[in-house]
Amino acid sequence: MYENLPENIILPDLENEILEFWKENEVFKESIKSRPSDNTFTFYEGPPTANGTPGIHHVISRTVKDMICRYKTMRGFRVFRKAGWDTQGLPVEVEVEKKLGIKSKSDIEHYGAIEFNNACRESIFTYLKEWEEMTDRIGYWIDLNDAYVTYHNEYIESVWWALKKFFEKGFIYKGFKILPFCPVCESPLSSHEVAQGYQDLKDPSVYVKFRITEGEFKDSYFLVWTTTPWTLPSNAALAVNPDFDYVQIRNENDEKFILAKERLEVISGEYSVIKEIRGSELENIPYQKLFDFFDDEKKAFYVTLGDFVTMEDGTGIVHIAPSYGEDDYQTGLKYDLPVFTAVGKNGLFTEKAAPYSNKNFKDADQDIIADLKKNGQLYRKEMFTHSYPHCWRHKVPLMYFATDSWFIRTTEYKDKMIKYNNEINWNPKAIGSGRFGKWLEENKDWAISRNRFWGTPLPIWFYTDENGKEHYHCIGSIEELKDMAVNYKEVYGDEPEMDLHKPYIDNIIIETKDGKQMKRVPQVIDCWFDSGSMPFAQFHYPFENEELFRENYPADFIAEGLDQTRGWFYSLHAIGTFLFGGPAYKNLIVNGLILDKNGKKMSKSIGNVVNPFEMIQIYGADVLRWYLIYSSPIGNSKLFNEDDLIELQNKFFDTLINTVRFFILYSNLSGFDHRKDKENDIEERPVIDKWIISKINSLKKEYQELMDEYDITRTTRILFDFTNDELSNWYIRRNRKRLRNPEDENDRISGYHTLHYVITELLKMIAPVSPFLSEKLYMTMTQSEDSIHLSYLEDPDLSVIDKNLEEEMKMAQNIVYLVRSIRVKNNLRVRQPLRQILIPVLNKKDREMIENVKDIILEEVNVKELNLLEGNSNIIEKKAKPNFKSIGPKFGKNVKMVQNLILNLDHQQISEIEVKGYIETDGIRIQREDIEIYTKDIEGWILDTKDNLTVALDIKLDEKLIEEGIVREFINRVQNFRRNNNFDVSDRINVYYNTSDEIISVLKKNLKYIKNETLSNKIEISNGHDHDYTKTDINGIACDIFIQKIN
RNA sequence: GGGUCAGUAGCUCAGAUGGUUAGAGCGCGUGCCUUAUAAGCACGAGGUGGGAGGUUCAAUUCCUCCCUGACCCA
Repeated sequence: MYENLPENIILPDLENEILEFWKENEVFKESIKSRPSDNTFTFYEGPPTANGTPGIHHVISRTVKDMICRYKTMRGFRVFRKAGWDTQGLPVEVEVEKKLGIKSKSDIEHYGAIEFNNACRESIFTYLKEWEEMTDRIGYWIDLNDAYVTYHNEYIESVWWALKKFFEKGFIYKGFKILPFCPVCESPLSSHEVAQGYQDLKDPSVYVKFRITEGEFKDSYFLVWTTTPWTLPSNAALAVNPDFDYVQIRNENDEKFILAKERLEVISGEYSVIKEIRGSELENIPYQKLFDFFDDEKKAFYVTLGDFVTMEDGTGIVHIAPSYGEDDYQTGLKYDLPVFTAVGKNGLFTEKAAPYSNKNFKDADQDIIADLKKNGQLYRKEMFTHSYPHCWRHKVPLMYFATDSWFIRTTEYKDKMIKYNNEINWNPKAIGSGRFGKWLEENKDWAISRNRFWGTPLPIWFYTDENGKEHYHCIGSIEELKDMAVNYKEVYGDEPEMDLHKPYIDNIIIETKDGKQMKRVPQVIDCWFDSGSMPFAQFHYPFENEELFRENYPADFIAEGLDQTRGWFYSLHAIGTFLFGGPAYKNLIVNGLILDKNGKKMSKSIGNVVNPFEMIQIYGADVLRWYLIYSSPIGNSKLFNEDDLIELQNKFFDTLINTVRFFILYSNLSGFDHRKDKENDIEERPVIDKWIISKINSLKKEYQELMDEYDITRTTRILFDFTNDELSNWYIRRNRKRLRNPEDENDRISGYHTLHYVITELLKMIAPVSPFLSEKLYMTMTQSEDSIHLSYLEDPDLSVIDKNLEEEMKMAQNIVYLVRSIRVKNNLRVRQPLRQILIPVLNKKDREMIENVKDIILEEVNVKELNLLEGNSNIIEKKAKPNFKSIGPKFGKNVKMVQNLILNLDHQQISEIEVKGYIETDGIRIQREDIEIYTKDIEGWILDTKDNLTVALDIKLDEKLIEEGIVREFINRVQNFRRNNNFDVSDRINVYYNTSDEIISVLKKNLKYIKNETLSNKIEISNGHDHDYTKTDINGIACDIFIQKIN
């Protein structure tokens, strides 16, 4: 006996039971152990930070990861699934700052670096429980007990090893560069961090007047455009493009301006041009400084030349503040300009710029503009919105700031990164070549240092020699640190567990062989370097686990969201390319963002955030997982719509459950047991069985091909379609009667074994995506407690795939649809049997195909006979359509004319083509392949056509057909009664009825058949009022029925 | 300003290596089928395939430009 499924399956409850089962039986562990250790599939987990709650976007990438890993396991691979946690860096510090109410870096120093780092360490796993719960609940199998943690000493040591490799090769250097700088972090950000944080910003756009103090243009004004008024107090020079023309003009107010000729459009009102000047001629012209904040330590406040000045917007004259822009900085170096710094690293104006001191740089814009206006130095002010980089954590606008920073010379091996990237199988493809590929081509050195606290300390020590030159040493292991430190014991004592973080590590002094004492540089490193080091650092390689690492490098597969393109995908690639000379991962799936159903980004402030726990509680993880993969291509943005979850549940999951339920119901009724009933040869089974067996193997083939290409959305779609269209709506519906009432033993065994085989194979393919329900159904089907996830997904059996048969069935289905369509249009209900179907066949192949599936068609549409009509029959009228693929290239411009010829071919001419293979008309030779032949009409028949298939239906009724129709109507009424009164399928009944004499006589003639179909003992006419009759009608004639269950 | 992707029915998505009748689901209307199904089937309403040019016998598909949106970058 197969265990009955519960009446009402509540998926979330079922899932919790399965979770229990997995836990008790350690199925996850077994799924690894049971696979050979020499057949590994390597997966890397991109580490999340558990100091925030998990969201729906985490569910999608975890589903993708789990799905592939489960699939590979079922294909026989051993898939290690080591979890990981990203525990350092700004994300952590920011959360702690919020909690402690800390607003700036100096607050942290005040609070105490030790205490602050301790707070960070404590906060890392604030939401660990939620993360573990989500991970567990959605069925994401990953070893959380053996997770790598980026702040652990072993991990840090491996990272140090990697850094030293870069250092030894000369690929780490200290530079002074203009970098995007977060005033709250007080730290520069790397390019991929900047990439995270673009936001729209409304900024002023001001035109400022700089008065010329000497020479020919004395008292004219340079008209200068800037979008960063806050840099004006730090102005040191102006710049023009030497190769463009500038003009001196006079406006309505008799003011004289100089600006680029091409930019005259910015002048409002009337003006006249006084003189044209080449940009290069303006060099060195001095002007009156706007503010008087800085002493003239060096020569400043004159015009410089620069190619970077464009004519696209502004006035063709830009102001130069060497502290706050790359071009400005370079100009400063070239002209030896003073570096004025009115705004400090904390984003606040210094005391030098007294009126604005302690104001935030952005906030001061308006004050500065007001002052300029007051002093008559403002020409015009506008506001405009542009996307501007913000700190990805603090959401504040970044400053570009000249900063001391450490870099990895990634540009040095950019070509290799590009080369190895081409070996990676990106899904979707376009990201690899486009977004990521283009990014690699424009690679910039990786700004790796952070002026922060909670991170892997940059293991570089230095001393300054007598000439003021700095010398560096990079530490690559704890052992080396112990060896070289002069004060290791003072700092760390004898305890084995030292804290490698700041500020302890800062106290370590190392000594070189020639006796120089060195101090550590103050910085920590970009946490993206941490996560990008996970392939080796998770194993503490190279200090341990050499073999484990070798076996698991590179990754066969990784998956994360689109936002990781320049984050983790890059850091893995940059580090892997350098250290190991090859790509760090071979295949990856990138999932798109999840937006709300209106295409808006989910955000707490709008309140459109979907809570994954809520969705799981209502619909279950299986439905959610399936939805996330199925509903749109994985790389696209996903518009999350709860209604679609309901639809999926109804259409796919309920269908699947009921398919199994059906199998159980009838197997148990007929005493079938797949283990006891001997399986017969597929050859001996009916056509429809062979067909579904062929179909499921074709499906397996396609499924495996798609999965091996990581095309996961399409795999879920073909599974969905098969389950609904082929299995449920065709195979099972077609076989309902047969399975209830098999012809003979062979028929019975064929049917049940076929269905059992198809369902279990289907479940195995569903299992990676929706692991819970498939588990439950699989156990039911196998009458065992063997987990589906430990089973093997074998190769398809190609020998049972019969494409001809599949095509035949397709043909049968098309014929059935056409017949149904004709019935509806002519108001002929399906219960009324009809005499015959007539199908014109124009070739031998169609004839054979239809013959093979004739019985299926007839039964499905309730027609007695199916006859084929030869193409040369004289009651057929044939027509032809042009085949453009053939005539297009052949006739070119004349194609329209040929089209008309073909459309006008008559029956005779078409027959001639069929016989001779061609026909000549109007001097044009039309060949067989130039036309498609179809039947336009059959004399005296009703017909319908779809594509090239024509079906005619004989709708004339004779007495016998009418009688049969009446019988079937009557049976239908009885069955309706049974169902409405919740009788059991196998309950025997007595039927009492009253109706017209005509119908009574018809029913009496067919009593045996009716009894058999309805499981009736007695069928009696009763004209009294002895029962509570149900009033119905048959073909418009009243028919009262009462049915009694026999106990 | 540049790059990538997308724009097909009210909504979510297919498909077409260029071939003349562009499909499905949801939703809507009508009818039907069924003791496995909250399912299914048929019919109907619903589309200038974002817009404008170009190449071609033929463009929704290829090319150019533009518009809109998302993401990425300067």
